Amino acid sequence: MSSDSNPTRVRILKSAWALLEAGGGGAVRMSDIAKAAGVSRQAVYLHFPNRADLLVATTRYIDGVHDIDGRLVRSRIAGSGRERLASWVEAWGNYIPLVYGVLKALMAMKDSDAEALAAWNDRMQAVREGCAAAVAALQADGALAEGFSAEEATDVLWAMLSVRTWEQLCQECGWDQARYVTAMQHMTEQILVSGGSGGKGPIRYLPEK
Amino acid sequence: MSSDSNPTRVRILKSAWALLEAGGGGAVRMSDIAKAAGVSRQAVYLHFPNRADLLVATTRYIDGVHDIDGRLVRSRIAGSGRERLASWVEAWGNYIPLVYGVLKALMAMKDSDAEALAAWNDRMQAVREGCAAAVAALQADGALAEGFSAEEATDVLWAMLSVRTWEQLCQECGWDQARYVTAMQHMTEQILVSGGSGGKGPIRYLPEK
DNA sequence: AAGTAACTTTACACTGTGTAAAGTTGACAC
DNA sequence: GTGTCAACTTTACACAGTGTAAAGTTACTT
Repeated sequence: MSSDSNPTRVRILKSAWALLEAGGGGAVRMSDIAKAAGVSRQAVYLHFPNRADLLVATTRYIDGVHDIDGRLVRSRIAGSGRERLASWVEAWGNYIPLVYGVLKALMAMKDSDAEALAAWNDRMQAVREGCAAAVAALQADGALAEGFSAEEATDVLWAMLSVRTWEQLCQECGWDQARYVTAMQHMTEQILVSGGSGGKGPIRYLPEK
Repeated sequence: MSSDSNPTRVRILKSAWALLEAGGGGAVRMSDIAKAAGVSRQAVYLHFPNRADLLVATTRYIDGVHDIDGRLVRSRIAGSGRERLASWVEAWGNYIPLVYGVLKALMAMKDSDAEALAAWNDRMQAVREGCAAAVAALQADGALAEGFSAEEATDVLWAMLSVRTWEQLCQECGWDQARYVTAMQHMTEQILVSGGSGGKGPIRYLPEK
């Protein structure tokens, strides 16, 4: 698309990404991004109608750079339901830190801006679908824990894999990213797979190195 | 204290509570609260130096009305570690919806306002202590699941019981409050208690009625 | 009658988003 | 060279909400 080859537009996106990832979060203003891109504040509005749109465009830009689609598709190849759950947790869990800065800004905006809310919901709905697919794979194997309906299990997985939970463990509690992923694999298995981790299968739960 | 007997102050607090609980969240302005209390906007600033302080005072007011201290203390009486975990999950989990409106406003404020952040951290640190106490009780029984240090277990419990997780399940996914509490009791037990729920003990996990 | 506390009214500073419009610059067309 | 067009800059302003400042009102106290 022409949008990806427009140099000024790309410079703005890269600046937004850099500032947001540097920890600014909701404190990054349009003027900061403009300054970082070496462009006037008004020029930013020439390319993006508003802040919410710029944030969304930034996540899409980052997605492209990291080949997110590829990652997620690969996470769906796994054979058994358990393997698929583990690979989904890993794929999404490792994606979060890549876009956390932008998502944080979007989260902060979403309860005062309708556009930001819509963008956020759209994104999170996609994540929910990944969770639902993992749960469906478990169910197809007859491995879904008793006590939860498929929908409840999806809700639980979605909540456990939420950006907020990642934020709390990795940002506030200082967890290491690798520890987060293995712990999440372990916990989601304990909760969602029938029989829990009683019989240890081929999937390794504890830190590998 | 005179602060609790000052009628205007109390009217402001009650108005703030009502508006916030009605779902306003971050969208409730100082002028809305003033209007609801039948007082000028400036009068609010006569009683509370800023919005963050008003929000904090509102949670304290609600705490007092609901005898929160009593509830939490009672949750620590339970005998075994497992019972104590379940009663802590219940006590805190059932407290969240009572103050959710105010907490939501505080959460929205905390990444742009240092005072709100400090107030939030203070509150959440208290919750963390409750989590740490429950984990310590499990550990004293030798019932803490292997694979987690006491600190990690505290982090996990704290994250699972976060306001955000409650929000996602009960607000976004439409879970019933009672279901939330029983599911959380079940999940925290599965993850934190050694042996999981393999041997079903005296604690009921599934909905009671 | 003076004083004082609690409140109102009016007004303004500040921050950040988004809109509006006129001016600059460089490339390309003919 | 002249024209024109797009991309960008500059300047200015509307708007929302928080918080500050100060003068005015009211009613109760002594």
